[in-house]
Amino acid sequence: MIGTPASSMKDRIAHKLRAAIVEGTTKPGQRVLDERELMERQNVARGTAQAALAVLLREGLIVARPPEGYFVRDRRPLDYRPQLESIPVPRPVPTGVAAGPADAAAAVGLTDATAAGAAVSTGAEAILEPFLADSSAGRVLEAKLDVGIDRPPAEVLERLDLRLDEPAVVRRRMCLLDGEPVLVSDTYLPYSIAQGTVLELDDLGVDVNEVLAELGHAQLRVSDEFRVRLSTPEEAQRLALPAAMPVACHIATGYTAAERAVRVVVGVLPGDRHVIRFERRG
Amino acid sequence: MIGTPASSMKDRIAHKLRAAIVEGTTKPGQRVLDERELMERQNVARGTAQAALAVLLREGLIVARPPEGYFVRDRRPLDYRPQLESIPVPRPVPTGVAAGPADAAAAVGLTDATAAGAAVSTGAEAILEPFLADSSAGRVLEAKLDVGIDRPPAEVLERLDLRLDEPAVVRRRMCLLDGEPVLVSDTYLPYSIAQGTVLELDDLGVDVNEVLAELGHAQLRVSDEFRVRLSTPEEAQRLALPAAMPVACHIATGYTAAERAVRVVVGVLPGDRHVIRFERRG
DNA sequence: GAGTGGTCTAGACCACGTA
DNA sequence: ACGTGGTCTAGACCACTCG
Repeated sequence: MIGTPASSMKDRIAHKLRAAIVEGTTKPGQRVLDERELMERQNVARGTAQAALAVLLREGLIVARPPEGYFVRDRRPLDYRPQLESIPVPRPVPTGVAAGPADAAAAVGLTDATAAGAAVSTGAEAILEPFLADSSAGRVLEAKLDVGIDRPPAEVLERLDLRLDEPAVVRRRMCLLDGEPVLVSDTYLPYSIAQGTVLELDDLGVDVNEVLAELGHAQLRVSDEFRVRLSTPEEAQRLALPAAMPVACHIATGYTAAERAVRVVVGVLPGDRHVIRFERRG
Repeated sequence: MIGTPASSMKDRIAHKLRAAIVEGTTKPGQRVLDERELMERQNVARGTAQAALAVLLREGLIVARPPEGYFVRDRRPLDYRPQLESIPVPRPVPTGVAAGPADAAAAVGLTDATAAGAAVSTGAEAILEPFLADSSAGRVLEAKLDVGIDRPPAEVLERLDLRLDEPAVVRRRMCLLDGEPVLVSDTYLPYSIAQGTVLELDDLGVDVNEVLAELGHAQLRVSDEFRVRLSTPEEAQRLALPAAMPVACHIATGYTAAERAVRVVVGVLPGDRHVIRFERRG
């Protein structure tokens, strides 16, 4: 009509909708105009209205919930702090009575307010590693664990320095916040180390690093890598993402004093649900 | 035709194209089938073919270069290692003759092979902070700097604990690899500190942390935050991204011994061009 | 059955860079 | 001039879920 004054129609519609969301005019949980309504109100074809909504979908601002419509998403982020993971140094195993709840909460970095407000099911131990700290109270964190023996993916094989056919014990963990998946993280341990130990137990309470240290494989050094990319379809499904969304892929590799890699953790974090934090000193 | 055996037509086409790229059948720089060719070969409408290509565009696997076609992208990642930044501790300023090239290369974490192979223009100092280390040789790194006084965005204001109307000295830096932007990072310094100092100089050689230390604002602690999201249209343009792509937004805040925030760096990293690395010890 | 998002089609016009 | 991607239209059918 008027040419293209600023950008495409799709983008202008997306912009309007986005503005209403980020400014709080339409609040989390509220329904936004659906494709056919937008089509009429903005005088565009349905495909155009849908393209605009698809932008917000990918940005994680809305979810599609047919046949009810599109709804504004609650996207308060969680803190993800790998440094809070405890890496027992190779000294005699501490015999203190309880490395229990108090220590655990501290290590996870729960603030007082949060520790008080957030209900943590399946045990706080569930989220000990890789250390989710809830940054707003009143939300429910759950964790699930599935342990098995498997052939690790190539990226894990090379980091653990395993042969192609060599298996590993895999501890697959999934964290849910208010019922929605917010993190999957798979811990790979060489079969030669983990075989026959408590590491094979399907128990969220097992502190992998502690056990590794007891087995004589204490980790001195951990290397953290983060890659940022779009979620694969498989990940999108596992994480119940509304679309292919940006994720951070975290690969942590733990090395012993002899520089042997004894543990690889592969975590996938939906981008809009996390803030990754590190602290350093000069 | 056959219903929907696995997924949508668009996704199946995208899958084929993706496979050919990740397996190396079609190599970086090569042209892939264009929309009209795909349309014929796969017996779909042009919109469907385009949707499939749009998937790969968003994944960063291809670029559109009209009127020539779509081309496979070179996406070897760079290392991004915030920890390699030197944070001078508050001790007497070292008077050593040269904190020069050798040290610089070490701090940036260039491997020997890389240091030898990569041509670094505009001076190695240009990439001292926030520490890009080239992970493959033979590529050209450049950096540009633009210094000015501005009102920082809200996220920076709150971290620096500034009033709404309080200005800051902004050092806007942009790094290019082989001519393509790979990083923008803006350093904000309170005007009350930086005003009238060399920090206002439009000089890539200025070591901000060193100068801050000399001015009595040595940083003891730095907090790193990473957020993962889609690029905004402005960022996409500034970074010459082919589409709205996943980016990591890095906010580093430096604190003095008195816990005063004296420096905030906001970096935007295109996701597919970087691996973010941290090292920690037990 | 009605209404939603999800997908696809067939056709059209535009902007833009190369030739 | 031509061919490219970019965008938009108008219409269609589907799967799903709710009442």
